[in-house]
Amino acid sequence: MQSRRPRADSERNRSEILNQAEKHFSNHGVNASLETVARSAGVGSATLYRHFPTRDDLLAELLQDRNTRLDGERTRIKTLADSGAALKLWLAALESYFAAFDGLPEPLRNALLEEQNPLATTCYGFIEYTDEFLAAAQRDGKASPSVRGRDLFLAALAFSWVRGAALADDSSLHHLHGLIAEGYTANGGG
Amino acid sequence: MQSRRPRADSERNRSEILNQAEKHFSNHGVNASLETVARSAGVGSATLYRHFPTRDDLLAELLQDRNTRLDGERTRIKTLADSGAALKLWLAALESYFAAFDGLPEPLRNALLEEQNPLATTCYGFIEYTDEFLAAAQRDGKASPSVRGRDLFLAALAFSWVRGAALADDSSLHHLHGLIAEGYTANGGG
Amino acid sequence: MQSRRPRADSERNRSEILNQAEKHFSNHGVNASLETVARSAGVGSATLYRHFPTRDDLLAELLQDRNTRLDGERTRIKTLADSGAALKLWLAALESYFAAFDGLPEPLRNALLEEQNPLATTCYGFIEYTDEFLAAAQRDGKASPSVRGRDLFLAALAFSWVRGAALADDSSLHHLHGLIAEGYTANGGG
Amino acid sequence: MQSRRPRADSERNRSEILNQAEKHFSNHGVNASLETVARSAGVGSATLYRHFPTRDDLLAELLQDRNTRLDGERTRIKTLADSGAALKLWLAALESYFAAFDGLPEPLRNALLEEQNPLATTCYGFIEYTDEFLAAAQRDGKASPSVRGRDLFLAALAFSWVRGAALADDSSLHHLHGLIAEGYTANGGG
DNA sequence: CATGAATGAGGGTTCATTCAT
DNA sequence: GATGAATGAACCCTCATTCAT
Repeated sequence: MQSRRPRADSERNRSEILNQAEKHFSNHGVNASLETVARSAGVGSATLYRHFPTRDDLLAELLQDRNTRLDGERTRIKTLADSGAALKLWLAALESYFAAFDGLPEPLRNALLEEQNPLATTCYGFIEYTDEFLAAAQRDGKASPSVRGRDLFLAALAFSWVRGAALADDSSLHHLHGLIAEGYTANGGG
Repeated sequence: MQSRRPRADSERNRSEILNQAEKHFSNHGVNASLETVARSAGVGSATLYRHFPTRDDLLAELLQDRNTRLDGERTRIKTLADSGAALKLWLAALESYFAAFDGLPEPLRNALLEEQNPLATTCYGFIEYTDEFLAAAQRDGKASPSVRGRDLFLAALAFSWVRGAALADDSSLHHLHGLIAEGYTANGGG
Repeated sequence: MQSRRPRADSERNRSEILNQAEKHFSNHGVNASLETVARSAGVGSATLYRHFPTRDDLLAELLQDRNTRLDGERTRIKTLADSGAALKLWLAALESYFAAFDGLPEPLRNALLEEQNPLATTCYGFIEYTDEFLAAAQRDGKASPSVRGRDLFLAALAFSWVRGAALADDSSLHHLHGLIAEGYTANGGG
Repeated sequence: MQSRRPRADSERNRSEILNQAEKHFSNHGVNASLETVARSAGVGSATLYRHFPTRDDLLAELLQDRNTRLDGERTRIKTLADSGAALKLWLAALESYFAAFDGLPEPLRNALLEEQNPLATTCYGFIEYTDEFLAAAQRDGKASPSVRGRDLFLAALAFSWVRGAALADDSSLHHLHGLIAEGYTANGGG
């Protein structure tokens, strides 16, 4: 009975925090000041902290919508006949997901180190999906059998991270994608 | 014409700062507290500041020794007859350079964004060297002609960065290296 | 609607900061080290900073009590029949206010340059009051009609400032007071 | 014999320091950074320090030229028949001297506290001169006999100090001058 | 005698996290 | 539960003065 009333307040605060976090993270990257987020949401810092004990909790929540969207995309990609193209599209979708906020690759990478990290399950899910696409491609001879989903996932994450560099302009990214797709020795003799 | 003397005092402090920085950066990564470094070197923070106005200045200095060593290695690798193997070895050397301190890839990546960054020239030098090894390999048909040195450099940097993740154990790194070397589609059909 | 509670913690710290600031400013002038103030109040510098972002904010707060006292005195002086004597007493009261801390005239003078300075309104209030006393004296022919409140205020401030000099012993101050006093009464009766 | 050679260097340094100090003090007031002065003079900070152990020593040297000029003016003023006008002109000359650098009144005031201060003798000289002008005016009934030179000097200094304030615009200064002027002439004829 | 560097203290500021209410 | 403030560490920076050479 008691737990009914405060919900309204709490929910309002929570969603306002999320709104502001989305805005600040978009504008200043994932390391935006949480205190500023709290202030612009009109709540105390401790309130933010109660809702989201760690920055990653907040981040995980912010990514929920994107997770859903990515999942939709995944479903669409799965319908493709060409498993090689599907894998490529999936990896591209992953990278565009990683680009949601400046600096996002960092906490995602770190999440893999901590069992309890709220972002970890998300990452593991992605790896699984990558494995599925990869397996299909391998079945069709579109991917080398020695490659693993986690490798492609990490490569995508790493390339997303490196995009921050000046040199990593679109052309660089394009080349990097080419690298993992075809390797640098591939057509060497051709 | 200026005083040639190395000002023993200054040199002593400078090298003690470097000693301590080396230690702290090794133990706690490149983001170790500079104040702690100064304290353990027995100097005030202002002294550290005078010698190394920014963390990257300090870092650049710390890397000097390693630069020299890497250069030695580069010379040795250059003597190899197999240009493909040479390229591979050079990339491996680069990665082991990037692993000098936890978190080193981050400032190196950022340095590419800032003209004035003391780490930038180092990076550009590495890219040039990579280009040299790559060119040789391409001449010998050991590398695809579409690949550029900067791409391989960035890939190496990115993979060094991702090594921080639990999943990126040696086996993962090994696979990632395989990826850029041969690509995931390379022998897929083979 | 907001939390009415004075947050005992905060109040305690705040008042302890004020206590210590009062002490240190009294002993070492208005430029006493704020860090020392914080330390002797048993709080971190960040806490002091939160309460009083600038030295002038702290100063303004310290002067509040004195403002109140000065206001009481003003009320008493206002009851005097002799408007000339009243003006003289008010100016004396002002000067003794300015002598609260060594170096106080400096920030007060500077405050007049900055709109946002927390000490500015205090000063402007004083000028207004001076105008009131002056107007009365002028009505009674006890002060020259060409004189303005701000002039007397600035003269009082300037003389308080100069008191810091060795030569400005009581006899000097006495003479300086005579200077402006005789000055503004000069044509008063004419 | 030995003391002949180094003079050239020393003198060059000294005069370059003075040049730069003049510039910096003019632009940023008497509290301009001495280190910056030294740097722009192309000498080490210790060299500046050797030539001018304290800021006031440097200041005193910078004021030498102005002292000479002021003395010339004094001589001219002395030729005036009207001793009252002469006193007024002398005080005006003093104030324009005090305005040489932003913040100059402060060290001048402080100099009166310290026997050894290099600015002290200058100040005492000014007081003496003021006394001379004042005595003449008093003899001619143009100034009250109770006023002393030091008082007028301190008043001029104080008003120069207060000019820094926004309120102390030209009109204010004019009024302040009126204050003391009318003040010391008030009973002049009595 | 000149020098560049060291020094030590302070200033202002930011922030993630934890307490007291 | 929500809050505002406290905390403590760190950072970057500046300066006047003194030391080692």
